[in-house]
Amino acid sequence: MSPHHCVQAGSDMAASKKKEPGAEEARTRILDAAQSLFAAHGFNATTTKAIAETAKVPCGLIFYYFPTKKALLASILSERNILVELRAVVDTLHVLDPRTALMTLGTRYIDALRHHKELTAILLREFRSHDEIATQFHELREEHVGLITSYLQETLRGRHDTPIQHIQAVARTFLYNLIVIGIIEDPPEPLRLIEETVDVLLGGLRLPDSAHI
Amino acid sequence: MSPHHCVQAGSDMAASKKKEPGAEEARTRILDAAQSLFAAHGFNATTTKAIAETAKVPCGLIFYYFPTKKALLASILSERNILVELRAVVDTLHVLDPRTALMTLGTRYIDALRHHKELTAILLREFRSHDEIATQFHELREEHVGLITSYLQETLRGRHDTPIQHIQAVARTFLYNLIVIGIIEDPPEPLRLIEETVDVLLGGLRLPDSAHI
DNA sequence: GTCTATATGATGATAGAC
DNA sequence: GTCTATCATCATATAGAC
Repeated sequence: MSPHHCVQAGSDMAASKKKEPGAEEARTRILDAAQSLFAAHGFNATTTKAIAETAKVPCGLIFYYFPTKKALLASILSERNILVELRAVVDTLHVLDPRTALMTLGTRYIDALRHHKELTAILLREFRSHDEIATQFHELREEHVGLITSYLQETLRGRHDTPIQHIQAVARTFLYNLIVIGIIEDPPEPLRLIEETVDVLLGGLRLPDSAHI
Repeated sequence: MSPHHCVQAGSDMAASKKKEPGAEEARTRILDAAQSLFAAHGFNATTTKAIAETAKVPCGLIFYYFPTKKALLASILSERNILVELRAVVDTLHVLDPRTALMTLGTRYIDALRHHKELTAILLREFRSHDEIATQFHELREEHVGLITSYLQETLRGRHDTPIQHIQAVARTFLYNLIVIGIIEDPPEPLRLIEETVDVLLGGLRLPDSAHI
């Protein structure tokens, strides 16, 4: 019985026809709804009608604010950029001892990833079909391996003789782990996961020398 | 000018109307085409018409072999299972010294992931919308962390005193890194990446004791 | 089993009233 | 800026000839 033309689940409460459905602007609600639905079901599986219903706006309004559905996706990715927050994670960090440094980095990264959970889901889902997204991903990886490496170097300055290539490998191993931990829907105890990972990165398997080749 | 009804880009070469377009069975070509297109553009963005054209079959034939488009996806996932090959990676492995063991594990995992590149792409793309896929992913993670942990324990038997929880953390760190390395489109030198990761897992940051807290 | 033409419904986008 | 009704197109799926 649901009509196949555009309708709105608007409240029947009063005669007030216009405005007011939520405190936020209509445009913001559209972006929120689209972000949530794109993350959950993917870009193509999400209809503009569903976005309109979730945002509690008439479906015509979407195309007043955004020329096309694809432009709506582009606006989400550009206006709600996770890269900015991820960069801030490293930039605002003081120089600490290695363990505290890695723990702080790890928890902040995971926090940022989980704070932008929907964005991450969209990036992961669409990076094979949208070249711009694939490029973003690649740059993010390169950049943050570099950032973590530089930071670890500062942290270790003058206290060790580990070659930079190895430090970079530690940074990469760390970042890749954080990515997977961040991707997993419900890591039961992210803090414990990060702690154990940091232990591995600091000490490795802790073999006696005889066990090495 | 392209007709909007179902057509086939079939060869005009002869009067032979039926059969023969390729050596393989039509059903197999449909599965191949769907797998490739689902991986590249996603499930919803791929039309059955596109699948038919790529497979060089009339579009009606798809629904002779598969009741629905979703059933086609399910057939791909069940008939071309990457889990079997991944399990074999660990099962057929001899007990070796830790470094050789991790290197062999790593290269075989990456080989398996790259051999099933399209399947991996599909799993990654759709695991948030299809519950069965999400479950597969979760089980794969749990199972293989367990497999690697057990294997490392055998490898280390009697030669060390590392607690099992730490071994498990090493196994998890290893697997998560392999997953990301496997996901990345074109890792320039996968072997070097694996080598460096193994070095990190075996020795960590190699700090002097004074650098620990 | 293979192929063609078509039904049925949904989808992105628009026109135009308010 | 907000809302409604509608269009043109395209997608999955079917019917039925060969």
